[in-house]
Amino acid sequence: MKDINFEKEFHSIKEFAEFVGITEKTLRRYDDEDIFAPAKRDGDGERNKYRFYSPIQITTIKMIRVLTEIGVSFDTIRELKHNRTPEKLLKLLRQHKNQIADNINVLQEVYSIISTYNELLYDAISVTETEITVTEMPKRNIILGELTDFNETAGFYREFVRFCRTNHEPNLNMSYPVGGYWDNITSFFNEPAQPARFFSLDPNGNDYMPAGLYLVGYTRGYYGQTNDLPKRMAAYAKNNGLKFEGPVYNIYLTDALSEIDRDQYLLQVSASVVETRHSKSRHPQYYFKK
Amino acid sequence: MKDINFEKEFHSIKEFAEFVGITEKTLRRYDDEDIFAPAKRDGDGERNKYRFYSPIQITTIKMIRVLTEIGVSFDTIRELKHNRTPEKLLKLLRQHKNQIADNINVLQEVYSIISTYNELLYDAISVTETEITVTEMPKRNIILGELTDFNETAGFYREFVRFCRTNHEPNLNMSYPVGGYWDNITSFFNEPAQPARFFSLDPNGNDYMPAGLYLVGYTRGYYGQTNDLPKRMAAYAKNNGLKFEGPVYNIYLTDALSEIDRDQYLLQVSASVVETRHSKSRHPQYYFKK
DNA sequence: TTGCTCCTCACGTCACGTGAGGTGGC
DNA sequence: TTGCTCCTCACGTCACGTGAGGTGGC
Repeated sequence: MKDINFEKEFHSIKEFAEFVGITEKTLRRYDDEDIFAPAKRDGDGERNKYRFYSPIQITTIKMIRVLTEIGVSFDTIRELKHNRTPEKLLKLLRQHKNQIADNINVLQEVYSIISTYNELLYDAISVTETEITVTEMPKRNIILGELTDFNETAGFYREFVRFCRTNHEPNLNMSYPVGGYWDNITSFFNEPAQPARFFSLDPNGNDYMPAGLYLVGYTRGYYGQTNDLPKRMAAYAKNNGLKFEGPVYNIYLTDALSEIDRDQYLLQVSASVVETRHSKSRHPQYYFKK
Repeated sequence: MKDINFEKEFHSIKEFAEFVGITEKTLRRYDDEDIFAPAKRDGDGERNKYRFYSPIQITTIKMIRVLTEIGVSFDTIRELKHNRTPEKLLKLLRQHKNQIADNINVLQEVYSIISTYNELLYDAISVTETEITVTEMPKRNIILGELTDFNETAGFYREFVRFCRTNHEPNLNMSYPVGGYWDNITSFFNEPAQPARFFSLDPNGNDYMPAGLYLVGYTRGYYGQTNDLPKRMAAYAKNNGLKFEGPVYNIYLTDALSEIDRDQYLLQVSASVVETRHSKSRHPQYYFKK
């Protein structure tokens, strides 16, 4: 980076571009598009019609960049330039102030969605699938749907769509992962493909997975397929003096998003358990995650 | 909005588009671009090759929307789709998580810039130009530049550019408005076009305009032009038993940004004052803002 | 036949970026 | 002449949107 010549009152396009952090191309386009012209321009035949910018123009170009950054069109900026008054600029800024606040909220929501998927995917990568674990889990906010009604005519999707379409408080944001909920382990063992409710892992939800001890198991397969997981969970609980008590949640850690083979989707089942008085000494696999 | 037919396992493109909040056009393009295909498609000659989507696809399309929203290209999404693994999706999400955090910060900065200009413009609109007022002002954070050095060869711009180029803590964000600073009223009266320092109205600054009583006056003209403002300020102070004590700040409430006629740029000068023991009863124009 | 949904295909838009080929003044 | 900066002009790109004209099945 060469030192700027402080004696000059004007900057070449290259100097000014570097000064304000904009490409030369963009400055030329702004000139062509009649939204920001150089302070001075060489005449015809003279030094190839060079553009010269004044340092004082930095305020204007910076505001134009703020405006373009928040999505104000060239047309609007051009109109403003030709007809500018403090009132007009104030009105434009006020309008977009609210819009920026909205954008910030959207980005924060996207950040939260990505964080949620990050956790799921991290689990999916770290899991030893055949292992059953017992974990002390913190309270986790969710949105819990209404009771499902799988009668003879109702396919799985009818109830899933009903969950998606029902009004929830807060509004269901389907960008968060959705899972199945059962009131107790017996319902899950009986109908592992028909949750009593659906739930969304939305951290803004007013319902929650209660904190406590959960028995967590995994299996792979297409939606609704549980293989020998119920058997393995039951055996593990019996061998380790644990009693199923409370709800069961399942969630697909991988599905069409990250797994090509649909028979390899990774299902995680978390069942609430309590230790019985007659608990044996702790099994080696029995541990507490932080 | 028609009720969806819950008996169907598939949705038409129109239903699905409305279901997930995306236009039909966009869904077709995603299909054409090979980044998201319908679950089922009519054969040739049969119902015009209609596309049908499954409710379960909502998870995937929602994630694709999250990805496009954070600026992931179609190429990247296509690559992910053809070669997807939990690791790859996790990596992509992690990369963009930081980027989103950066975007949020940028937007918050833009919001702050707009708020600052809003205040200035609001003042500019409400001002009675010939009126001098006395105002109790709160402390206001700014970035204060080094001492200027206007020797015989140095034009105004040389010192202005030096202010812009000097490293400040925090970094000078030229999107905030810049004004002039004088240590006392005498310096301002003597050299109203040559501030002792420049300052930026950056609320992240570590320096500040001290809280206290300020005499505030306005005048119109091109940069450096103060007209009779010094005289009016001096007269007002004398008549109202006020003594100038402390720094003077000037700032252009309107300039090339919002004013077409450069001889009408609106200059605001705020000079720190104290009441003297011999203050007369308060002048009608003498009041406290909020 | 009429109306309906959905289809393809070509073209427009917006705010950029790229890259070829040329000019004036040291 | 050489090298330098800057010039114009035509075209590419990306993720959309629009709108004309057509088809299958009620």
